[in-house]
Amino acid sequence: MELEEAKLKYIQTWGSLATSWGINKTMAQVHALLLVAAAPLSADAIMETLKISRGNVNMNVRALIDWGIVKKEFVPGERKEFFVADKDIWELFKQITKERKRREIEPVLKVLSELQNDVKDDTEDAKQFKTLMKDLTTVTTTVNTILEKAIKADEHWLLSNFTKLMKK
Amino acid sequence: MELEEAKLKYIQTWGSLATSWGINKTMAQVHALLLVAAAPLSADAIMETLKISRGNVNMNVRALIDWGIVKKEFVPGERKEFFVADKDIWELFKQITKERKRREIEPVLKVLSELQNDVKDDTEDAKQFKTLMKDLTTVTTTVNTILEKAIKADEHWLLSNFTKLMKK
DNA sequence: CTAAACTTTCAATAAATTTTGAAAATATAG
DNA sequence: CTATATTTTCAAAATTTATTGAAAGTTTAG
Repeated sequence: MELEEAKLKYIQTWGSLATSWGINKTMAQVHALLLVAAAPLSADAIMETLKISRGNVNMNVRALIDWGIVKKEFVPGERKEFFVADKDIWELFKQITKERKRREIEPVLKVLSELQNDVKDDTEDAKQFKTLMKDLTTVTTTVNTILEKAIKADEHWLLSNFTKLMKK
Repeated sequence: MELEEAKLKYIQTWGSLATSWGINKTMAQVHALLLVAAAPLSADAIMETLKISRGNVNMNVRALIDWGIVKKEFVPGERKEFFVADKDIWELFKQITKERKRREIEPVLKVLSELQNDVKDDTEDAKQFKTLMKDLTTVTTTVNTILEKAIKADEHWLLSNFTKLMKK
C-alpha cells in the first residue's frame, strides 16, 4: 500500500471511531491528519486534504488547541499560521481523558451524591433507590479515580501498571 | 426531595451522560427507569413516564434486551409484556463494555495492524507513520486487554483490583 | 375460526448536530 | 495609512440521528 493511501485510511478509521464515542468526526480527522503530516500544515492544506470548508477547519483546529493537543507553529517567511499535533499518543490520551472527566463524569458524581442525600423517605423503595445511587457512585467514582491517577502520572503509568496488573 | 422527583432527576442525568458518550439518550433513560422501578413495567408505563411513543419504547427496549441488560418478565393474569432491568450495576458495566469492545475497538485494532504491515515504503516519513500506528496500537490494545479482563472476571474484579492498585 | 389485545415495523417527520461560506474582524506589509 | 492577506464568526443549509404513529403482523382468549 502507498504511504499516502495508508494515511488517508488511518484518518478515516480514526474518524469513525471518534464518531461512535461522541467525538466530532472532523475534529478527530484533523487531528489524525496533523499526526501523520510530515511537516506543519496550514489551514489551506487541511481544507484541501480533508475537503472541508475554511470555517470548519478553523473551528476544529481551535478546539484541538483548546484541548491542548495541537499547537500553532510559526514558519519563517510565511504569513499564514501552521499547525502541528503533539506526537505523543500518551499525551493525547491524557488530555482527552482529563477533559471528559471534568466535563462529564464529575458533574454526574455530584448529582448522584445529591440524590442520595436529598431523599428523606424511608420506604423500602427509597432504600432501594439509595442503594442504586450508591452502586452507581461506586462504579463511577472508581472509573473517575483510575482516570485521575492516569492523568497525574508523569510517565506511562497506565501502560506499565496495567501490564503488571494483568500478569497477576 | 420526593422519591419520585429524585428518580426523574436521575433518569435525566443518566440520559445526558449517555448522550455525550455516543449512547442513545432514550435508551439510557428507559434503562434508568427500569432500574429505579419498584416493579416490572409495561410498554405503556414506559411511554407514559418518559413521554415517548410506543415505537420508540419498543425499539429501545429491544436494544436493551439485545445488550443483555433488560429482560422480559411474565406477569400472571396479564397479557402485556413487562420488563425489568438487571439491578447489578457491575453486570451493566460488563455488558456495555463487551459490546463496545467488540463493535468498536477490535475493528480499529485490525485496521491499525493492517496499515502497519501493508506499507512497504522505507522513507523516513513511512517509518514515522509506522511508529505512530504502533503507538496507537499499543494504547488501544492496552485498553482493550483491560476491558477484556474486566469482562471475563467472575466477580467485581475492576473494583477490588483497581482499589488495590490505587493504594500502591 | 374470529376478534380483540398487544407488538413490531418502517416511511415520514422532527430534532440535533455539523458544515458551509460569505461577511466582519484582525493582522501585516509596504 | 492603505491595501492585501489571513483568520474568525455565525446564520443558514446540509447532514445525521432519533422519534413518531399508523399500518401490518402476531398472539391469545373465547
